[in-house]
Amino acid sequence: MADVPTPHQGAARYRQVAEELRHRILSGAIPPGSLLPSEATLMAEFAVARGTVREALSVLKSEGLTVSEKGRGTFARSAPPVRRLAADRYRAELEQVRSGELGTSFTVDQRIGWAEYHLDKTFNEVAADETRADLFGVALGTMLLERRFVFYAKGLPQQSSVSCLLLEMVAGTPIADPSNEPWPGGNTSQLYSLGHTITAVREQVRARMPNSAESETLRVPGGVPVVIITRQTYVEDRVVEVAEITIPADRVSLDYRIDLT
Amino acid sequence: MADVPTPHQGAARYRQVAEELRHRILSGAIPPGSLLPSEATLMAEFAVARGTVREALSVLKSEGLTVSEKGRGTFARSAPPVRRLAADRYRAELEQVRSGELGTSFTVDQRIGWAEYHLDKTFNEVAADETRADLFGVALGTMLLERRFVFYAKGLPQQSSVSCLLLEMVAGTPIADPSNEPWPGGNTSQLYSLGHTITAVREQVRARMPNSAESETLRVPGGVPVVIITRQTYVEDRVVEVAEITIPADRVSLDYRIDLT
DNA sequence: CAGTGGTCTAGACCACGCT
DNA sequence: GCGTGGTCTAGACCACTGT
Repeated sequence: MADVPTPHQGAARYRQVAEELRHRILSGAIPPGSLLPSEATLMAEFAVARGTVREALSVLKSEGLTVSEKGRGTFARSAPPVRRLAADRYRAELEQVRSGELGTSFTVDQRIGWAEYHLDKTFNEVAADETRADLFGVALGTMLLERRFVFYAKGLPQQSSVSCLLLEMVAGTPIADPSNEPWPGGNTSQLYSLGHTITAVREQVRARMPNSAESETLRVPGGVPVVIITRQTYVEDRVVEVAEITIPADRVSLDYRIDLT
Repeated sequence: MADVPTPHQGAARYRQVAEELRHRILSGAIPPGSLLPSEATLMAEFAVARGTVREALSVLKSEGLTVSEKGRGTFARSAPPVRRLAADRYRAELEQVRSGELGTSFTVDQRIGWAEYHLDKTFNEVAADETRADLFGVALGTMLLERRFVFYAKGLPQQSSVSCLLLEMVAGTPIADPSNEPWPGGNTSQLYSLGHTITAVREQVRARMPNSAESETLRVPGGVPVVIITRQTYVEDRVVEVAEITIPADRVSLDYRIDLT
């Protein structure tokens, strides 16, 4: 190009545009349900071609932050009724990590209308009991790093989880340091930083009524069950993480797609 | 454009290209792990601009069918997803159906331990309400064959389900005849008999307390929630069946495996 | 009708992987 | 060095939604 080529210093231009628009949505500058600037407007504002604008918008769309309607415009997505833990999110997370973009699935999910969130965390070193040894496929008593989280959005607890990692794998790394939580990119990113690219995830799903401790920490209303997800994270054939995730059933809908091809 | 604009007769060109490539991958013409034709090659083959080719490839990428590597090429995803139990069930059914070992053998359900079972069934023709029209991706009011089942094992109700098929697809076929239930091989087999091989299944999972009708028909003990699975059965990109399955949570554990390769 | 997003073309330069 | 995908530009026509 004659002018303003600068295509590849730092992040790609369309990523920068996406980042800026993402910030406007998350900060509330573009409220849920409202119209984004038109593509023509964005072309002028960022001084880029339409293709670049559309590439940026397609990023936001794939993150579920926007929806577009032909002839009308592109809108910031209004708050979803419930959180959707799409199984595909692991795939998306992985691609994000690889491409250097951040944001955990949780934060992405919560972005719309749940801008502020924090978490409680407790780290411990424990020996594997029978259940965990079985899930990991290791010997009884193998040392694990047990991390307990409670995720809050807008002050309301959304889910609690107990995540275990093999201690020998993470001891002495930043992952074992609670002060690094929340870690942008989540588990996927943490494991990636150790050189492990996750290859599969297995989730077993159950539901039951919460016990008193759960209904207290998660503030589960009466008559609402909890969904329990037992998750195993695989690198090749090795289980590198086992987590038990507890979510009030009125705050979640799980989404799985099974390809038979 | 001067020549071959024809941008909008039927599906968009990039969708057609995506469809063709998808077919090659799913049919095995492009085996898992192998290289797709380069973008330049595809441009020539389909006589489209590079942007169109890339749009098509981005569709496949978002479906998890391909991965691309800068400087190397675009590859068909190496390992197709494998599932267990609830999910593996569909795969097993499909293999059974394909191998033609139907009349002789037990159904997959029986294999899992539903040895002796019977079912209550009610068939109706109904118009699609908003929810169902949305799940099917068809117009409001489209006629559906609604089939209600209650499955019993050893006299105890295990699950109830409401399964809908497109009426125009099944009207006048043996599938529309309740007296043919239970149909060995289940839905997979039924659709196969119409020439449709299912390619994917999507399940959305929720949990809540049962209502009084549910706790009666399913004999759900007090304090036990039900798991609700909303299932969409796909043949290519078309939804051919929508089912809502209700299972007492104390009688089920769902198992999903997500491959990220 | 004007404005919007959806689709498409025909070029271009870049960073990367391989040979 | 050459081929690959990644990014970007500057146009174009279309279908749809609004006034």
